Amino acid sequence: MSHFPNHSEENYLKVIFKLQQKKLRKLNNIAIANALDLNPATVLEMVRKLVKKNLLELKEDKSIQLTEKGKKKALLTIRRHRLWEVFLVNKLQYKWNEVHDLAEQLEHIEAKDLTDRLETFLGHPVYDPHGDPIPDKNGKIKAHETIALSSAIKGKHYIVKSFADTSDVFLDYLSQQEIKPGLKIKIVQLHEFDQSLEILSGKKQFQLSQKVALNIFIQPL
Amino acid sequence: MSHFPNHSEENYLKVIFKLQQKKLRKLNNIAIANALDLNPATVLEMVRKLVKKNLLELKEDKSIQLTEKGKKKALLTIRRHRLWEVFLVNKLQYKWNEVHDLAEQLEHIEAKDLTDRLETFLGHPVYDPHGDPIPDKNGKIKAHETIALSSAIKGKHYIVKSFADTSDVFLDYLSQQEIKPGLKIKIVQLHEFDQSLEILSGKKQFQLSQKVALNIFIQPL
DNA sequence: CTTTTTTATTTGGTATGCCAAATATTTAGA
DNA sequence: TCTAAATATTTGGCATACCAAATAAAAAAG
Ligand SMILES: [Mn+2]
Ligand SMILES: [Mn+2]
Ligand SMILES: [Mn+2]
Ligand SMILES: [Mn+2]
Repeated sequence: MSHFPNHSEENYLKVIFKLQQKKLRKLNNIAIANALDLNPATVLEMVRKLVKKNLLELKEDKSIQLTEKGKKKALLTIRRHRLWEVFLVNKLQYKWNEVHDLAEQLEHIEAKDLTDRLETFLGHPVYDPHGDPIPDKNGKIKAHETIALSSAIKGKHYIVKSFADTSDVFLDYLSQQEIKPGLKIKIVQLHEFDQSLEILSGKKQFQLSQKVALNIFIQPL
Repeated sequence: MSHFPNHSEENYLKVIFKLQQKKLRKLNNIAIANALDLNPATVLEMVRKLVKKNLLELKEDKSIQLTEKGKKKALLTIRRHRLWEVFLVNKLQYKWNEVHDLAEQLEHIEAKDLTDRLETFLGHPVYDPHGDPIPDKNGKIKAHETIALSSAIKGKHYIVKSFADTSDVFLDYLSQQEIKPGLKIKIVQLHEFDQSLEILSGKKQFQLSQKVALNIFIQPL
């Protein structure tokens, strides 16, 4: 008997929540399999199990959806993940681009009260170190009014809020470029040819590819 | 592929370490099976695997022993367990008798640096909330010079240091009686008939059975 | 030393979560 | 509409970590 039924299940729910957010027309097994790096046959089995547990449902067009119960569970896992990330950065002095994998482990630890105590200890943070909002204890999350940097307007000023891609490679890249939540930027130039942008932050000017710009969320200043 | 090879293995090593400490003549499968609440056949399989991994060895008389490598691994797991317990009590305000099960989960989380950062954050604690010494980052543990309360002498003063039994039932009992590490006591009376003791702490006097006294470690004051 | 009891070991099974390959089935392109 | 490509499903397997029951071996008791 594997001791951790939570673990796998919670990872599926979380990834399905994140894929749903992206409003793909139809969420299928293959998308989930890619996101979790699993075989579609494996995903099919688990989806069936989660449907039986009333955490997922299949719509008329056979796309996969979270039920209310499933959505709540996903959000509570995301809550744990983000609170642990705050802990790791604010208390243990990890860098914001180092904490994701560790939080992937910590998020599955279950104990009465743990998450709420952690939240209190951390001083009820609203955002995690990557700029993402932390769901409250009921699983309510603040919708976050940001736009992609790729749709920014030349000459305007913005503040970096968060990021679409949470992979190590991307976060390491951002860290190298010293791009992080809270950074104030000005759009200097838009290059139509490759959709790259030139950006000014303080005295430092740099160029970002379209691919990068699509994964950075900003707000007008 | 189960994601957590650590988990089970570390639990075996830890329990074997603790059983070894008790210097039973010969550590066998059944003792381990009882301690972990598993079937002896299961234990046998795992012991073989751990022998193959050079974490355990079988002595001439077939008793089970940790190798140096296994002992170190056990001690590092105990280190993580006890540091997390300190965190839960000192930072998250759990009571000292509530944290063991949670620490059982947290102790298996592996990440470069996590334990040492946690230790630094907690201010390099030497004892956990139950009075047990915390091994250092090399797995060195301070031998802790205590005696069992059951061998205390009438009229003398002692300080409660730690406990042999770490079960919830026992810790809950201690908590109800307000017995915890650091408590100063005087032995008022020893009852020869049932080996129970009468004890004075401040103005409060109470009686403890032999079974309880065997599980409380003290030092002379 | 023989019998009984305890301990160790073997054997055949279970559940979870995973995979690859074969075979539907669906969807979309021509 | 027909067909090719994409997707879903089935099937048979694997690894880990468990168990129960049968048998073998060792230890203790008499
Ligand atoms: Mn993260
Ligand atoms: Mn994050
Ligand atoms: Mn403990
Ligand atoms: Mn402890």
